[in-house]
Amino acid sequence: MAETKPQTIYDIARLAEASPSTVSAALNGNWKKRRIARATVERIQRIASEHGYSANQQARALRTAKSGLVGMILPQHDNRFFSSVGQCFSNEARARGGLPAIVSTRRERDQEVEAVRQLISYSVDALMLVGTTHPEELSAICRAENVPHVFVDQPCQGAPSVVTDNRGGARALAEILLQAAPDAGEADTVFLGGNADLPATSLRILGYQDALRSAGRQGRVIACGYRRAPTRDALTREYERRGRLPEVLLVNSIGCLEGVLEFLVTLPLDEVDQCQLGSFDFDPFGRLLRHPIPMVRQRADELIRVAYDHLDGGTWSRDSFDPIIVAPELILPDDDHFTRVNQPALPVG
Amino acid sequence: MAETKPQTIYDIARLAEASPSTVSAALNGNWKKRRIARATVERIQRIASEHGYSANQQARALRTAKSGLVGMILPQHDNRFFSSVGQCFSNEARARGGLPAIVSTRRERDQEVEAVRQLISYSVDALMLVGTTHPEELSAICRAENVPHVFVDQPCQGAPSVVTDNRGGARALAEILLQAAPDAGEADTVFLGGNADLPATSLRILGYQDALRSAGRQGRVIACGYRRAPTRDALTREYERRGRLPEVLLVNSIGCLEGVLEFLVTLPLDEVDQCQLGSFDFDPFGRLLRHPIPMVRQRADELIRVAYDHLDGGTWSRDSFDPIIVAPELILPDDDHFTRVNQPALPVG
DNA sequence: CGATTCTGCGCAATCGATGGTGCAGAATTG
DNA sequence: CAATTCTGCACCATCGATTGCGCAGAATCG
Repeated sequence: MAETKPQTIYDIARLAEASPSTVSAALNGNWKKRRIARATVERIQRIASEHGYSANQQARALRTAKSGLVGMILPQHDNRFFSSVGQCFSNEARARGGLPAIVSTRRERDQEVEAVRQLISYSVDALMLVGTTHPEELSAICRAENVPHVFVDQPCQGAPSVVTDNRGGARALAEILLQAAPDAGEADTVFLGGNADLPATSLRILGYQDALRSAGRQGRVIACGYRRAPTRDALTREYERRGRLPEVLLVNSIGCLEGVLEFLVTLPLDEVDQCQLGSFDFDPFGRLLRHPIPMVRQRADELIRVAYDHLDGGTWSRDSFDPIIVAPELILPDDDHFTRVNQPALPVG
Repeated sequence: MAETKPQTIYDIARLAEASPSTVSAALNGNWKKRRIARATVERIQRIASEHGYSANQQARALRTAKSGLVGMILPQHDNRFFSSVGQCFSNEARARGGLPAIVSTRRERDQEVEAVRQLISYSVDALMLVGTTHPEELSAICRAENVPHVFVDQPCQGAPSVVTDNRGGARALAEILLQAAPDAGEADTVFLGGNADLPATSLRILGYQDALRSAGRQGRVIACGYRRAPTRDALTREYERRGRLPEVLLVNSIGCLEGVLEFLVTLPLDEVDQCQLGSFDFDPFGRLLRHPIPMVRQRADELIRVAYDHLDGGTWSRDSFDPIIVAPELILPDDDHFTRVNQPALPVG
């Protein structure tokens, strides 16, 4: 027990009076092919477990070119959606005996490239690339090194991708809001937040427009980025210019929602009450507002599950690389599983 | 460019007309000791970078017993505090050229033990253990394998730990709330949430009591666990029993705060207005409530920075293992910037 | 000019696990 | 009983990078 230091296959071999190759075969399951006697196998396994032996993964990886490491590139950990993605990835990776290595790269190209290179230098068995800004470049690196990979949340030309149904989700959310404000005109119907150059936002805008069109109505788009403060300021300017809030306000992304609420709390309650608010992205606090708001929640679990199946199903080397689409959840205030008493009073507003 | 497949030190050696050992020396900086001519070094480096060579980390790790991997055990990714810890860890690890491997273990003993073993089998250079439930057991494993490690957010006997000043933070928060409700009696002064058996909660309770004592007042504690629904129910029962809300309510942890708000939104506004609410743990939505509430934010960045310094400063093998205490921030509703709690570090235990 | 000291670099062993190959001895067959 | 087939296992090369050691040839010294 004191000399637990040198725990190699050779130590076990000596203790079990067998050769290293026999020990190796006994411990990794292919002793059948190598015709090792069952008694020998059991003796070796017993000794190995008594001594808490576990194989040096570096050596194994060097020999077999399979490391057991699975890499993920993520914009950031500290974000509700991405942290949830990280959680699901960690679960899946470990369920399959792998070791997750998650690297956050802040949506910066250089960091993304460096992280991919670093992960590859560790011989990762596969790579999952979430919300990256330069998918094609990263995919080229992976392809050159022959590393299986899949993109999540952001599609990539010529590589497998799994993304949320941004368009469908936005459309469903917009329909809810439009129904609640049947008389809102174009000027009073607003999609707020996000970056229209990125696929996610542009698809959500399309979904919003789908809903408008099928209701025979019109609306506006203010794509002011993903950050809190600029969104707050954009809404403030809008309010000051028109003297009132929009009647329909579809907020794109959780950071933007915070910005919107920051402004709304400065207004009289009855003005806020006139505004049909919805959010594409989920935060539990959304249910705690004066009027709980409808939210679209991306299904991190499904995204990762599908992406992973894709990797070890080998589907990743198909002919066509059309993105796989995962439907998000629409979370409505009234299918809340907690029954609310009386008319809601409000922490917010 | 097409044949980027076999990128080993031998390939580079052939291209540079040198031997593998020379290439190795040239690329990892110790060519000075090995008396390699500067011209040779430059030729090798040029060729290596032209071909995008980077060393196989498994092979290097096998030889040197240093992997560059740094492991972290975390209860979960999808939590504001822990995801922030993960983010800081990832930043620090990569700044030092390491590869972060973060494993979430759901506060379950078996998962914690297995994860530590798994990480060790990858020859991690160091291990950071955050919010674990069985620190002593994990520390014993690390010690047996001679792996440097440090605990964060949860102290461990006989191992280095870095923790938030829970007592000081809770005291500062309680003082704010008590001042705002100078006449609240014992029955109307409540600390709600958490698990009194765990060090974090019990220290926060002590801090709350410190504040009470120095104000010559009394209060109660309801430690109903860390989860949302039980907290909501506990507050509901309290309200029904006494016919009103407490005048001072210090909520312990972010999940509990959600539970509290879930109940508060069912009450008339004026009742809610009577209650001085504060939260130990930060959520940006806390600033967006009808009355923005004071919150204590643990400084994930500091915790990790100190823990990391500890690891590579070698401080981790000192004589005494008193936890290192990091002061949290007190975030007040009326501040735009954050106030630092400046309490003397109190002994943990 | 022979002896010593540098310079510059290559040889080969090593880290630990794996798997192709082959060799004894036992069991079976003709 | 000799020939063949099976069993059970050990030997050894290998993965790629590192490093102790040592060997040529050039430079310097006496």
